[in-house]
Amino acid sequence: MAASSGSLETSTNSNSQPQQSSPFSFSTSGSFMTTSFTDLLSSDNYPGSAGANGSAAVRRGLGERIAERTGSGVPKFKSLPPPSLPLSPPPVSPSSYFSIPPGLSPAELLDSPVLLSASKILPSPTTGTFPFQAFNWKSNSTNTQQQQDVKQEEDFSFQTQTNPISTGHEAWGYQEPAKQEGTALKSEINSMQRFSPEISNGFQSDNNQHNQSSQANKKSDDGYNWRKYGQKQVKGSENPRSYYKCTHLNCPTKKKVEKSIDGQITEIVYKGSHNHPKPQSTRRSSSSSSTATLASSVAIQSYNQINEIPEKQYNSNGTGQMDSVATPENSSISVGDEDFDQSSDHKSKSGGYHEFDEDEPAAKRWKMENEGEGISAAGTGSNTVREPRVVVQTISDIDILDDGYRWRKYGQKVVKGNPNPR
DNA sequence: GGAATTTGACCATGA
DNA sequence: TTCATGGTCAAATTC
Repeated sequence: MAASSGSLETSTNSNSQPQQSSPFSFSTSGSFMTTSFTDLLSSDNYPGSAGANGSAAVRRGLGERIAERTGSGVPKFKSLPPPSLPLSPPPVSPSSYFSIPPGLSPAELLDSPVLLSASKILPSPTTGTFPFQAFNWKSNSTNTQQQQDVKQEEDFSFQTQTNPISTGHEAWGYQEPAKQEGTALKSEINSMQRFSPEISNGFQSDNNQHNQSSQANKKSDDGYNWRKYGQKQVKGSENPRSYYKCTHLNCPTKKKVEKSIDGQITEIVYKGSHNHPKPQSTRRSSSSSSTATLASSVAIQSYNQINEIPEKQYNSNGTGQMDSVATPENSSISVGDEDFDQSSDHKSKSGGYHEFDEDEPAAKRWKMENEGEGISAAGTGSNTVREPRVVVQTISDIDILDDGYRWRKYGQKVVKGNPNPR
């Protein structure tokens, strides 16, 4: 639950470098919003409780509620978001990400010992970097605000006291990037999204190369070669969506990329796994060096945990720890080509790249992916700055992803309508 | 001239 | 059954 995972960044952000402010800045500076996530949770208007209330008022957009609270106008994307844009509260609602079982209050979840503490940010085991460091969370906040931010972040973050390998403070703490510039953009990242410096690099690279020749764009900085096979304007987004296939022979990997008009990537969704090593690239290193300046933030969403992709299944190695899984995303995330080797290992462990149900129509799968993406920055900002989102659809059952983090399973449940346990 | 991209049409799926 | 939507195909276009 993105919204629950962190405080909304409410910075009014008159900053001339909105992108630098990063979607990952959880600062609450500015008048936009000073409401903590806890407040949201406790709010009667909180969509999570809307199910019971179900009133139209309750279903107002988050931006509206925020504006109501703060008295400040909520910037809207281009002022007039299309009616069809996902501005409605449900997508924004943290509840869209999390389903809190009856009898379990959000507060309990927040107090859960398995929740990862945002304060326990550790470098990526694979990259040795702090995934968020480039995002300069508090760069736009005052010290006091920073304190508050941290506090809020802790409030929302899952904390773990048993697993020293903290992971995802960002994941859980991350709040919709667009909150800052708020728009109806789909740049929001859900709670489980992960940030990868390398993917970020890829984004930046893509962005930087946006205006370059198509040839130059052939290989994105995720290390693979992609061929665009389609583009379409999707409903609810003014950004065209491009469809890419990995150019490697027989490689089933695809990705969807949404770019804003100005060429900024607002969303990337990967599908499938590469069945080949990452091509040699001489640009990656250079792109990596620019990570710190990356304006666009990227998040990796593990659908098997978030969006409940049917094909997603968890394979436990019996130790309670999930085997690493090789996915194209993972490969993209990790540093160096050795990640392909990891992928190979994963293949052997998980039984192959294509464990996901190939019988399921791809369209359906992708659609399901998007179902969890409903969060819009609706009314959370006025800027057109969009933080690219990378959605990694892992296809293995493994819970430890090669996104550089380790995931600890803390529950499993059979969800109605979904044959696979969540 | 070959390869990549664009873009309209077609198809599948779900409401 | 119809319609809306998203994904893919493939001819046309561009590089």
